[in-house]
Amino acid sequence: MTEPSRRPGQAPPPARVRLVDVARETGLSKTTVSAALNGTGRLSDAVRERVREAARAMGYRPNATARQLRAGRARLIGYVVGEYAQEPWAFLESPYVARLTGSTAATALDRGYAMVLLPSGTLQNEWADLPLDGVVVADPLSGDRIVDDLLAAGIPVFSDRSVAGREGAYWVDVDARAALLEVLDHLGGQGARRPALVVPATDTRFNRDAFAGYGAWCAERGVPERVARAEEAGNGPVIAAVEAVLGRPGADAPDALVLVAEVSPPLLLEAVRRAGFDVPADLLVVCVSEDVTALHTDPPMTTLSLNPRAVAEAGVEHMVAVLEHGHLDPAGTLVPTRLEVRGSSVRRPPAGEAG
Amino acid sequence: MTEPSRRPGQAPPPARVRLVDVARETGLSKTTVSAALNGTGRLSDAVRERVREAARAMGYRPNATARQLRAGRARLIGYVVGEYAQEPWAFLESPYVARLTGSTAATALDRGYAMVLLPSGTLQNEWADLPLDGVVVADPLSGDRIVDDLLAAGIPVFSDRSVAGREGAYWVDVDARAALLEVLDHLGGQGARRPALVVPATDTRFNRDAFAGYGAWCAERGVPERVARAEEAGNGPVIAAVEAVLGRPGADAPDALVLVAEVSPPLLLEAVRRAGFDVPADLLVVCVSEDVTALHTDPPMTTLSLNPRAVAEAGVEHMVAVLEHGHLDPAGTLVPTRLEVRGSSVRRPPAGEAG
DNA sequence: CTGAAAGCGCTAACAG
DNA sequence: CTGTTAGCGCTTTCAG
Repeated sequence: MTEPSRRPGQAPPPARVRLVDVARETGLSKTTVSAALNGTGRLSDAVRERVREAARAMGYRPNATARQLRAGRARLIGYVVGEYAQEPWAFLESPYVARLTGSTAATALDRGYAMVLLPSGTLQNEWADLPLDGVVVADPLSGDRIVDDLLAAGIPVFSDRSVAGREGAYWVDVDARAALLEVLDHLGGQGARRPALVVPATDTRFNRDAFAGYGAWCAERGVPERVARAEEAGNGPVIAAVEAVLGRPGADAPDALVLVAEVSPPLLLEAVRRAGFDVPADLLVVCVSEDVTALHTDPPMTTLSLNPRAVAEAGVEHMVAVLEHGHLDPAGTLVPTRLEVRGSSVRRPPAGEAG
Repeated sequence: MTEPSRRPGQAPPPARVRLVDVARETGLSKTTVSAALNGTGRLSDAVRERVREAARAMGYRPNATARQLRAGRARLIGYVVGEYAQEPWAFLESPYVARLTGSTAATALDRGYAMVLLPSGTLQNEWADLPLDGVVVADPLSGDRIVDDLLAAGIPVFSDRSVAGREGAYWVDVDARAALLEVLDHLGGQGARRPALVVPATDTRFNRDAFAGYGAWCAERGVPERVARAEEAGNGPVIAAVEAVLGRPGADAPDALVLVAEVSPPLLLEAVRRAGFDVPADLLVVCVSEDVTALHTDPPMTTLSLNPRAVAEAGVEHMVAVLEHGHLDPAGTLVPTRLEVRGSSVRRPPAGEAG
C-alpha cells in the first residue's frame, strides 16, 4: 500500500514529507539535514539555517516512531491506579488520585516523558502493545499481580513502599503511621479522648499503615478502638460508616473523628450534624483529603494532605534517574504529609484563619 | 530476576529477547516466528504451538515501537482540555472533565488506542515528539491556536462543534442552547418567573451557547436577564457570583438559579441559605454538573448531565472511523443531555425519589 | 509450507 | 565540513 488509492469524494492522503524529501529538495544528504535540524554535528550556520527554512517551508515533521526505534525507547510511561479495581476508570473521581494523576503527567512531560492512562486492575493486554519505558502504579492492592507482571516483562515500576526490595521496583511513599499519630496527637491536644476512625476496606499499604497507627495510639493510651470500614469508595458508603461509628451523642460517643476514607467535606459535616453532633464543640473532625471544598465548609475542615504533587514529583524523579542512569540509590523516598489545621478540629478556633 | 544479581549500584544490561532470538532458538526463520505469533500466514498448528511455547519460555515481548514503525501508526492519541489554560493540569478537578477524560481513555483503549494526557493550553513542543494518530481537544477556547496547529501538522482533531467544517476536524457536542431551554422550561413549569444564571467567564462554545439559550428564553418572555459570570473556575469565585446575582430575598430577587459554572452542590446550597433563601421554597436550583455529591444533598440537587461518557464514546467512534477508514460522514454528532430532576428544583418534591 | 530480503524513517559511525 | 552506510526490530512480499 505504498500507492495511495484515491477514491472519489475522499481527501487525498497527505503524503507526509520525510527527512529524505528535505534532503533531496535542498540537495544535501539525510545526515546533514538531520544534523542541521537536531543541532548536532558541526555545520555552518548558513547551511543549518537553509535546512531549517526548507524544512519549515515543506512542512516537515519528524516521524516520532522512527526516532523512538532508533533511540531504543519511546519516552512513554504508563500510569495505573491499584485501587478502584471494580470500576476501572473511577479513579479520577478521587481528588487525591486526580491530583496525583495530573501532577505525574505534568512532571513527566517536563522531563520529556508522556504519560498514558491505563485502567485500574489492568491486564497485560492493555499495555502489551505500548512501548512503555516504565509504569507508575499508584496505591497497588496488596495481592495484585500487576507489579509482578510488569517486572516480569522487564518494565521498571514506580509505586509505594509495598514494592520495596524488588529488583526494578522503586517507591515513593508517605509515612501513614506517623501521619495518623500526628493527627491523633493534634486531636488529643485539643482535648479529644475517644477518637474514631473510618478507613476504606481496600487493602492498600496506606490504609493498613494508617490503621496500624491508629491502633498503636489507642493501645498506648488504653483507649478502645472505634473503627468503621467503608465497604466501597463513594460518599454513600463512607457516610454510612461515619453514622455507624458515631452512634448518637452521649458519654461514650466519640469526641473526635478521623476520616481516612475519602468523602466530600460538606457532606460529611452535614451527616455529622444530622447525627446530632456539633462540630467542633461535640466532635472534632479531620479528613485525609485533597478536596478543595474543605476550605469552604463552616467550620473549615481540617485536612491531612498526602501531598500528591510532591509524591508525583519524587516518583518521576526516580523514574528519570532509573531510565536515564540505570539505577537509583536509594530505591525509595519518603514524602512528608501536611496537616492543615482548620476550624473543624480546634475547640477554640484561632483568629485570622481565612477560608 | 532470572539472572543472578550482579554488582550493586550497577543495573544489569536487560538484553531484551528479540524475534530473531526466538527464530534462532527454534531453528526457524523470523518470518515463520512472526507468522506463528501473530496468527497470520499458513503454518501447521504444531509449528505454531512450538513457537508460541518457545517465545513464552524465553520471555519474548515484541518491540512495540518497531511494530508501530512498520504499521505506520502508533495507535496513540492525545487528549487536551482547552479550558483551564492558566492552570494546565487543573482540569481533572472538574467532575465533568474527569469523567470525560476517564471515559475517553477507556473507550479508546477498548478500540486499541492508548491515550496520553496533555496539559491545557499546550504548545507544539509537548506533542511534537509523540507519534499521535489523533488528538481529542475538549472544550477548546474560542481563539485558541491548538486546533489549527494540530491540523497544520496533519493530525486529525476531535473536538466540539466549534471546529465544524474544517478539513481533518470532527466533532461531538451537546445542544447547549436546547439544554438550557429544557432546564428553564422545567423551572418555569415549577412556577419560576425570574431565573438567574451563573456562567463561567471562559469563552467556550458550550458557555456561549448556554448563555444564548438563556438569553432567548428571557427575551421570549420579556423577562430581564439576571446573569453573573464566574471570573475563574473554583468554588470560591462561583459562589461569589451566586451571591452577587442573588442579592437578598425580596420581590425582585431571582426565584430560580441555574449554575452553568461548576460548583460543589452542597457548598452551593449552603451559600444560598446563607444568602437567606430556602431551597426549594424561595429558590429553585439546577446545576450543570456531574458531581456525585448532588445525590446526597438535602434536598438532592437537580442536575443537567452533559453525558461525558456518551460524548467520549461518540468521539472515539469518530476517531476510529477516521483513522481506520479515512473518513467520516457526517463529520459531527449531537449527544443528548439529561436533566435529572431532584428535590432542589421542584416546589413539591415527588415521593419516592431516593438519594 | 517456509525462508531470504526489503524496507518503515531516522540517527550515528565512519569515511571522504 | 559533508555524504555513504549500517542498522534499530519488526512485518511482508516474493521466491524456493
